[in-house]
Amino acid sequence: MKIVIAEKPSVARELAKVFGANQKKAGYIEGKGYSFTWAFGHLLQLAPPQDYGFYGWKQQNLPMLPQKFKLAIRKIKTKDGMVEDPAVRKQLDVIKMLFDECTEIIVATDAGREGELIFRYIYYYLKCKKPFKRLWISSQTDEAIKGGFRNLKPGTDYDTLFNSAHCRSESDWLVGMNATQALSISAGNKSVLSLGRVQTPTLAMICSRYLESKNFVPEIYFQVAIQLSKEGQLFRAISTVNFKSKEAAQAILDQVLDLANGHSLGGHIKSVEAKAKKEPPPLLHDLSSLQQEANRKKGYTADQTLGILQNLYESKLVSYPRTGSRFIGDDVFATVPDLIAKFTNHPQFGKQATFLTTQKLNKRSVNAKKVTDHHAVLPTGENAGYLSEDKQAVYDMVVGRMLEAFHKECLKETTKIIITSGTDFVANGTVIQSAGWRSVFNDDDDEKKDEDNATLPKVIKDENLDITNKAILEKQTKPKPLYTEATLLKALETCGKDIEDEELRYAMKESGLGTPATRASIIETLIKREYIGREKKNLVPSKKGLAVYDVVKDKKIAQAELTGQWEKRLEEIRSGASVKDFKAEIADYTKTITQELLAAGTSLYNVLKEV
DNA sequence: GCAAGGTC
Repeated sequence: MKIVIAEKPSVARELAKVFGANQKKAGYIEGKGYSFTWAFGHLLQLAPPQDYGFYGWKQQNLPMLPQKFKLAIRKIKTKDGMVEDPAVRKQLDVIKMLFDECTEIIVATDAGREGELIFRYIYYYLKCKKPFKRLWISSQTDEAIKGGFRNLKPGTDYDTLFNSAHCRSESDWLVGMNATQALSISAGNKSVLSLGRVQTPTLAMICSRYLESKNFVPEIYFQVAIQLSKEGQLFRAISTVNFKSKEAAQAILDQVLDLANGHSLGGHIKSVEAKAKKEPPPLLHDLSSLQQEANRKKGYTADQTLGILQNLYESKLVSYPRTGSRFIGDDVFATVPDLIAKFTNHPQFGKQATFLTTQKLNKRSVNAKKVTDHHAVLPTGENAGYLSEDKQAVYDMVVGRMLEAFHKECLKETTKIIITSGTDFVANGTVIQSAGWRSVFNDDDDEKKDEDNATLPKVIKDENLDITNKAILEKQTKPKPLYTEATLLKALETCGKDIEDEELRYAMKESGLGTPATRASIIETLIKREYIGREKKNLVPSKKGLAVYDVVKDKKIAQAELTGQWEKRLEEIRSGASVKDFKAEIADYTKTITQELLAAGTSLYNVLKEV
């Protein structure tokens, strides 16, 4: 008997199906000489400080540097405090029973660092000695699964991957647990002041943006606007330069040759420039982009969207939600035409789905190399039936995006007209010539272009037009907006760096803060600690959050770059570098940050009393 | 009472 262990039940079921195994038992599926079982993500975690004798939160315990880390069954919160999760305990018993009676283990956890760690923690916790092989596939189609089983890798091929995962896990514990206790203790031990490699840089981003905005001094400036008429069709143009004073703007306004002051044909067309623009469809959704859209359009929090999607996934309506990929492989793409055909009767999208069934599909979102553990979020095509309002909304975002992604480019024509009347004025216009993918939701660029004319009349160079109106516009410079959950999620992907280019952003994914599966919970943690709060859609730091930020802002633990530095070292470990050096550096850093925080937190003491 | 990571 061989046992196959997957990261989650859905994958185990899929594998069993391909093998034709169908005897359902408690916690596994049996058949054809195999047993298919599963974890539920991490069943085991690094044991808490008290398991090493560090009782209470005391300065003399710090820094806590366990000689050898222990593993403990994942805990859940109950009214009696933290207790072992009974479902986890039960599943571990099943896995132990299967490990004991099997001849070989096939590791089918997700093909990545954490997937490896999930299995190894179970294997070592159960003190298992059975041989194991690794299934390494990045797509769940029958073909990919069969191919993967024909091509199982020796388990030891992934020892270095485990090493890097293990280092990540222990390092986060060392830095996070010690820094948290150190700051909490030195600030008077009144409340939990948590710190960590991911949450603290995230807090820093929110605080620094808030302070930047609060301290922003707006500058007033003036523009001159004119309205022109071409055979009765009116359009607006704005001065090409801004003016610091109202007087300067007034002087320019006075020079405008408008009708009211007896000038006809006072606007001279200096140039007309028309450009065709192609806008490719957006990529398919990954979890983060979906959370951003749901926050923007419906105001859902990242956590709510994740919950809704998980629900849709469990109802088998959408594919795996915690994905970081916005692409699908060619094998999945082959199933897309049938999938689209399932939505031809959809009340909102039916027309576009029907149209697409007759078209060659856009392949922008098809790239097997960019599919990591999981592909982009797609509907499964199962009949949805009645859904609650929020589920329907998120489901429609998934379906709608699928139709957009495989749709035609949107073709636009942008026009720029320069008009002279005393000074130069510019009028911009954009006309959609072929909506393409934009016809799915029928909404144009949300916020953009309040100064754009939707359409401009046809004018030619050196033509003269009447100026029917003129005015001075008073404007102010604006600070960068506060973070919303949508903009924060986007910023976390690139460590707070503003990168608009979609392809470039993608290349930076590896060095982002947190992972798709954890970002919602990072935001929730900061809220639970009362570091930040929600004000409408904005994430706003509290006094407490700002006080913590003030203590840590110049330290490494508050820098997003820390994750980048770790990732570089972890990748070296994965390709065979020694773990000893990295562990020593982490231990050193743990000692340093603990000392620093034990000294620094006293400044928080008084602030927290006021809070 | 703590991290970050996974998932029901």
